[in-house]
Amino acid sequence: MTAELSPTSYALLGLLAFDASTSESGLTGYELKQRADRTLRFYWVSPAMSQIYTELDRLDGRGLVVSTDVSEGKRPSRHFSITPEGLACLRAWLTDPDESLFPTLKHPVALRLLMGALASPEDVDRMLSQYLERLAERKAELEAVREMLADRREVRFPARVADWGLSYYESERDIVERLREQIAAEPPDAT
Amino acid sequence: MTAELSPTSYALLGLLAFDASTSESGLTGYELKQRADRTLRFYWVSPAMSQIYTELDRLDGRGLVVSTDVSEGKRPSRHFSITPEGLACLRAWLTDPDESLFPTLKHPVALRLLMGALASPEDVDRMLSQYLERLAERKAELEAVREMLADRREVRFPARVADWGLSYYESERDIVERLREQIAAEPPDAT
DNA sequence: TGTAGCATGTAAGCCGTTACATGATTGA
DNA sequence: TCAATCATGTAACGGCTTACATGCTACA
Repeated sequence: MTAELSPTSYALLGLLAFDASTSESGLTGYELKQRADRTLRFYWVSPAMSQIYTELDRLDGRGLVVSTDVSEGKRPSRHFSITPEGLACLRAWLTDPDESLFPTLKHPVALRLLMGALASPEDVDRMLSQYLERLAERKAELEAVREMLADRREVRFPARVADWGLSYYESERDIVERLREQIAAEPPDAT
Repeated sequence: MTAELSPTSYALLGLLAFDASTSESGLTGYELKQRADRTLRFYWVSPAMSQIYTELDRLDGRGLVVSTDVSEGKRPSRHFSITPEGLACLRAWLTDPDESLFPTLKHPVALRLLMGALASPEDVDRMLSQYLERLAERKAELEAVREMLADRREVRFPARVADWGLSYYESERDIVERLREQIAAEPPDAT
């Protein structure tokens, strides 16, 4: 039970836990990747396929998931389901106060803006406007996800987290728009 | 010049570029770590000492920085300065439109809230309030950094990025506070 | 006198990515 | 029939962390 898994492992375990509460079939590695791309990606990462399989093997080895081979008529595939031990392990992690770590932000735009004095005002402005475009794209993607979550009670937590993400994108947009105006208003560098 | 460095390398190069514009002495690996802890940490990462030395060796090998050994009377140390090639390389990276990538957010609190249905409402609330505390601490740290940046023109970009960070922390606080209220208002799970 | 801070590194190992490799099934 | 999608893996490698190892210097 004291498994010391990576957050990504727990994230996958969470997807399987959610699946278990709605169906009984289990998920393939491929399906897990798709779900991760839909939700996890916005708040964590979207692991590569190869990592998902590695992670699943690890979870399997610890008895936190079980895999059943399906090959009747169809092409062979492994369907994974969470075990009672896996669920217990996930719950323990969820409620462990020590695990509540601070978010890690890797913000290439902020990093580069930090050195804005080395670039021309035009380059800086282009960078920010490009970021705003991508931000809008990302937001549209998350909005589509949010709509799929409708108002079903089983998904009220995912829906809230999606709302969180949307608010974050809006705030980021407002901040960057203000920043652009400030930079445009400022007298150019005296070099 | 087409060096294919990691963003962390560029970040260190940026710190050295900034140092070069204000003094001439160069910085030790140790000093770079301190500066990274002060600023970079909020928007990128704070690399471990060992990584800083590794990164510096790499930059040195490519001629993007030069190191001078200082050992007169004092304990021996290596002082690093950015070279003209290093500065050109940094500028090229800064203005390269392809490099403008989207931020990566690893948000353990959002990740866990996604599975909030598996925990008790009390555990969820505790997690969020703990997050708010840490958020306030982090914000206070960044405020201290912001004050050090005063209104000097040489640091106007770092100051703006610090303001960005502060706005982000405020927005995050508002969102999480609203979230807590919503969860508290909601009827408990019917399990 | 001793401890905190300055200063530099090596080694092991994890997490995660990209590239590579394979092959079945569905549908246009 | 051919391309897209489903499906599963291995190998190599990069980035970053932790742990380990060393030793000087300022100052209380």
